[in-house]
Parts: sequence; C-alpha cells; structure tokens
Amino acid sequence: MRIATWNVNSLNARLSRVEEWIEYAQPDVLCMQETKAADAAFPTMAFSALGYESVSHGDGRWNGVAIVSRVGLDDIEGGFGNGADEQGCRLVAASCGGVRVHSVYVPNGREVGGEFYLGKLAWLGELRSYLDRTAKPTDPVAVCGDFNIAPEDRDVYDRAALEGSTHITEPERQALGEIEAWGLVDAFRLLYDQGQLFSWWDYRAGNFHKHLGMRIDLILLSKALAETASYALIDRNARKGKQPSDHAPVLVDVTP
DNA sequence: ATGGTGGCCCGGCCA
Repeated sequence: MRIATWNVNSLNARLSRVEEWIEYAQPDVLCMQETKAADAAFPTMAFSALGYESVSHGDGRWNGVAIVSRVGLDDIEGGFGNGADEQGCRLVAASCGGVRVHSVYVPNGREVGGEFYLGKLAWLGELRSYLDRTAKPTDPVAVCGDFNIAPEDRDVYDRAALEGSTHITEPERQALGEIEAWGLVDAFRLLYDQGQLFSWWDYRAGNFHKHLGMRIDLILLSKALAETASYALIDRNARKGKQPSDHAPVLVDVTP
C-alpha cells in the first residue's frame, strides 16, 4: 500500500499536475494540504475518474486538507472534533485500507515567539491530544502532511542561515517530538538515514535549482506499520516543470 | 541566500 502526502498549494491551480502525478506514482492514499478549496468546490469527480474516493476539509481561501483513496475511505472526521480552535482547516482523518490516515497542515508560525508561533505550538499540542483520544499506537496509523518543521539540522540546507527563523527551533522540534513520542516514526528517515533531501523549496530566487530547501513534509507511521515500510521517496521531479507546487510529494510503501 | 515568486483575487495577505 502506497501512502503519499503533498502540499499542493491550491488544488485549483494544481489539479492537472496532481492528476498527472497520481497516474504515474499510483498512490493508494494521497493526503493533500493547502488545497485552498471549499468542500463544495472540491474536484471530487476528477479523483473519482481516476478511481479514488475523496474527502475534503476546507473552507476556501486558505489552508484546506484532503485525503483521496482507492483502498477505502471510512470513519471520516474533519478537525479536532472537540471544539478546539483549529486555526483554519488543517486536519482530516479517515480509515483507508486498514490504516488510520491523517492529513495535517501544521501552522507556519511566521515569527519566532509571536502570536502565530505560539499558536503553532498549541496546534501541535492539540494534535497530540487528538491522537491520544482517537487512536491507538498499536494500530496502523499514518500522520502525513506539511509539518512546517525540519526535524533535524540536516533537514535544512544551512542551519546557520536560518538562525532566528521558524521551522528549526527547539520548541517546534520538541512539539514534533511529543507527537512522535505517542508512537510514530519518521518513515523517510527510517529508510534513508543519510544525506540531505528536501521536500520544499521557496519559489523565489531560484532556490530549487540551488538546492536551498527543507524537509518539512513528513509521513509518520506507527511503529509496527513502519517496520513494514519497504520503499520511500521524495519525488523532486514533481517540483520541476510548469506551475509546480513549492512542495514535492513524499511517499512510502507499507504492508498493513 | 535581507530579496525574491506564486496563489488567493485585485489590494494586500500569506507562504
């Protein structure tokens, strides 16, 4: 079972690229973030034509998450489900082929120490609480998405150049660590424990071509599921060409 | 590499 995640940066602007990618990458489950699509405007038919069921949790202009699956899509829940402020549509969960799948779009944080940075840390705490009350780490669980956190210094092009900015601070990494401590493993790092491979590059200044990026798109798997992981890839080819997202898709093959 | 691009939708916000 191939599980993938991709921050598409507007599904409306990216639909043809997403369709093309699905056709050649053949994911069984694809989590998307920054769909920027209201549920009513979600292109359900485009995905059903490719053989996928879909669920969208979006309100239009900002954020928005979705899951498309060709191995079932059941027990859908959008948001934290407890009235907690979600800071926009940033979480949707569904059961797909025996795996509890979560598509997450962690808040960016903007400025270290600021209101939105504190909101990012709070959101990550809510995600940990959500896992505590809705899932079991002994079950097959996947938490996939744009975490807006580089787990380690080797996950950014130059730690020193980013000093003082978000995505690399210790509180953010500790909050990510609390989520992993629930019982999740960074599947890409499990399979590729060497080298610098990034999943996001700023559109500006030719950063993609200069290899100035970060690995902030993660597939976290519960431990037993992670042990079945046989292949993982960040598909940087999808960052090339006409009208790309600023993120590349990440995928992992597992056997639930 | 302290400036730049792209998506939202048309003046700025957000990433």
